[in-house]
Parts: sequence; C-alpha cells; structure tokens
Amino acid sequence: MTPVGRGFRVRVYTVVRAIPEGRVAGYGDVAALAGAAGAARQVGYAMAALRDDPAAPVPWHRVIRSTGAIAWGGEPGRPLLQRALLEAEGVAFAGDRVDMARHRWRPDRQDLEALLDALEAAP
DNA sequence: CTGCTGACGGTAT
DNA sequence: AATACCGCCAGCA
Repeated sequence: MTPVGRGFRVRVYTVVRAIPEGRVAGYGDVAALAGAAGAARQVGYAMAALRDDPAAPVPWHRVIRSTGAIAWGGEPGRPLLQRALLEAEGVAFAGDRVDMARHRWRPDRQDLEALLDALEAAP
C-alpha cells in the first residue's frame, strides 16, 4: 500500500513503517534515514499531513522528539492518543518522556537493508 | 512563480 | 531544568 504524499514525504513514511513495535525514533532520526539529515522539521510536517489520510498504514505514534517528549502539535488530544498507543506497545515513560535509552530504535544491518529495499520500492 | 504553513533539534542563556 | 533563538524545507493555493 502506497502511503499518501509525494516525493520526500513518501520516503519519510517508508522509514516510519520500518520502526518496530515497541520502539521509537526521533524526527531527526527519521530524516537522516530518509536521506535528509537535518530535516527533522520537515518530518514533523510530513506527519501532520497524515491527518488528511487516516487510513495510511503509518505507525506515526512511534515518532517522537529526540528528547523523548511527545510533540505538541496536531489536533487537540493527539499527543494523548500517541502516548496511549505507545504505552499499549509496552513503551515506558518517565514523567512525560519516553525512556529513550530503552526504546530508541537503532536500525541494525538487517533493518537498514530492508529499509533500503523499501525505499527503492516506494517511488 | 510567490507566499504561507507547519508533530523539530541543537546550542546558548 | 526551562526558555529562547536560529536553521531547516516540501506541498499546496
């Protein structure tokens, strides 16, 4: 299923779909993996664009701030939903932040290979 | 083509 | 620990 959006955003969504359940990644991490290091903000905007396509199979809740905090933007209440979705996957919080040491996703060689494949397959 | 609009991140106070 | 500042750029009307 091709996610909504074009160009850069498609790559972003592809990367996000590669984040395993129970793990999280920072917006900047996703940007770097999508081949746009430093474009963290753009990734955030790409996530915001998902609201136009609720059916898009993108686990957006696994993308959080590099600090472990959940981003405030989007529709009212969205951050709470995000936290709930993460906790449902077993992600632990310390206060209002995710325990990054424990849950931050660091793709291994296999993950990267699969990701590169996916990026190639998604125009 | 121009302008507007946004789920960020690192560094310096 | 909490703010404040800047640099970031792709879509769409």
